[in-house]
Amino acid sequence: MFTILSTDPNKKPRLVSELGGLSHTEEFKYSKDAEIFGEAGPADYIYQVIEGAVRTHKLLSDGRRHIGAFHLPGDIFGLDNGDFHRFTAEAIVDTTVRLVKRQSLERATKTEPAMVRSLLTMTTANLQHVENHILLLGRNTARERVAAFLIEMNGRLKSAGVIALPMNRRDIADYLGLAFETVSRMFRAFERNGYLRFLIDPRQRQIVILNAAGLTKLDAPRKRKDTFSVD
Amino acid sequence: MFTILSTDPNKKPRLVSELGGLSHTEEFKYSKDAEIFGEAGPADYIYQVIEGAVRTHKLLSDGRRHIGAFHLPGDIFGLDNGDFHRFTAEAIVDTTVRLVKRQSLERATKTEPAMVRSLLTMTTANLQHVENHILLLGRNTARERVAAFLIEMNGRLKSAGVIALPMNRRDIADYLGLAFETVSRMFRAFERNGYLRFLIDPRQRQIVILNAAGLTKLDAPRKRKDTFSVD
DNA sequence: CGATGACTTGAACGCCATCAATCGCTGTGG
DNA sequence: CCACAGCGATTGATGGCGTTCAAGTCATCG
Repeated sequence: MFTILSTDPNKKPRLVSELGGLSHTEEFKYSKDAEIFGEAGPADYIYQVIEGAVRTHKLLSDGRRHIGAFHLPGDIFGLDNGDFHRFTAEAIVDTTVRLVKRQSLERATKTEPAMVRSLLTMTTANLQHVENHILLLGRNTARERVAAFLIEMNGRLKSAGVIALPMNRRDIADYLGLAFETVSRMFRAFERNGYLRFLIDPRQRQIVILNAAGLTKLDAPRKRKDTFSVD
Repeated sequence: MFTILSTDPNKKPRLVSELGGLSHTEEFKYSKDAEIFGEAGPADYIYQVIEGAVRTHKLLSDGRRHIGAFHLPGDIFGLDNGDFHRFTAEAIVDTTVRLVKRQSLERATKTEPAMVRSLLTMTTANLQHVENHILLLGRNTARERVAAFLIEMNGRLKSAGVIALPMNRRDIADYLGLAFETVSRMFRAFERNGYLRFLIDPRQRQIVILNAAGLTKLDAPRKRKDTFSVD
């Protein structure tokens, strides 16, 4: 289904296992909202989230922001196959990352040609995520986008039946190309229509999906108004 | 600038030169609107446009269509790094392509490790095109999108100062995530405002850009209404 | 020469952005 | 300990932009 935005995590090479055997790996901690690397900065390292969450974004000339991806524990980011990063990366919450010098990767490709293939596999996975995302941004309504987001997150960070979102409404909005008020409205509409409920949480970031099948159907394009009402 | 959608053609490996030395290359002709390969079909070949133009698209479940890219002479397409194509490819006009068996590429990577790197380079180029396109679809107005499209095409297929578009308004609309009527309206608005003019052509596909700098500025996000009027 | 396809243009509606107000919680300082 | 500022989220009101529906033109083709 085109709306499943997350890439199968089992297909992602783990930094240690598949790229592993590398000497120069270190861990580092970033506090909430700290910048990990900047757009157009030198791409000296690639990263893997150990704990926490990371957003990668681009700023447009008028101040609008596009978030390209959210990176959760296990995810690899900062792989640009060039000398410069194409996104800025920031910690959404206090976050621990593992990092590997790109130079040592480059060196490793000399002795281990399979390494290049791993890079190709990861880049292809990125490409597929972006290709799926483009369908969302190009053609879908606000409701479809938010439904797709919830389905993605339900797959990626559901734990004990609960989605604990690390990011705020604005981050979600900038990921989906919407106003943050619209994201808020859609969340509440889903709640009123019985698709989800919020746990006790002042910031409304703990979500239980009650009707995943219904959300998946909403995500798919609609012809009629269905039985869904925003009011 | 993020709005330049085209990848620098000089950075693309040419199928013959960089991937070359391969025995199993053939040429093939497709007539207008013929399918070259189908989404989810086996990815047995990769392709290079010799003459003509190709569009790659995905169909959504309700019949809406997303065009991911237009491929012009010299461009390589159908490179999916997997066993199946992720797009459908069709000839926009009568088109000649060169094709290479993927199997022979795979074989070549064994004797020539640099080949994998070429594939990685091409995949990264695709990724960058999609990343740029996503900014357009996620955040920009119809005017910005059409301006960006014209700038892209001005860079890719201007010849003797004239852009001869191979695709119709609907193709452009499905590439930009707009209704085809909106594309038509924007084209005419640009004409009325002196940004371009049409050559004598019943289908209005021969365009001369009169004010590329102005279009580039329009493409960039706007705060005010500027001096541009749709009426 | 009627039919078809590509494009343009008009009119009306509806979705979502924008602006604005409010609420609840957190944390900080007096 | 309490007052208050500040942030995140919600909710309402309004308007604009782009879609949708519709009609009409022109060229091409069977």
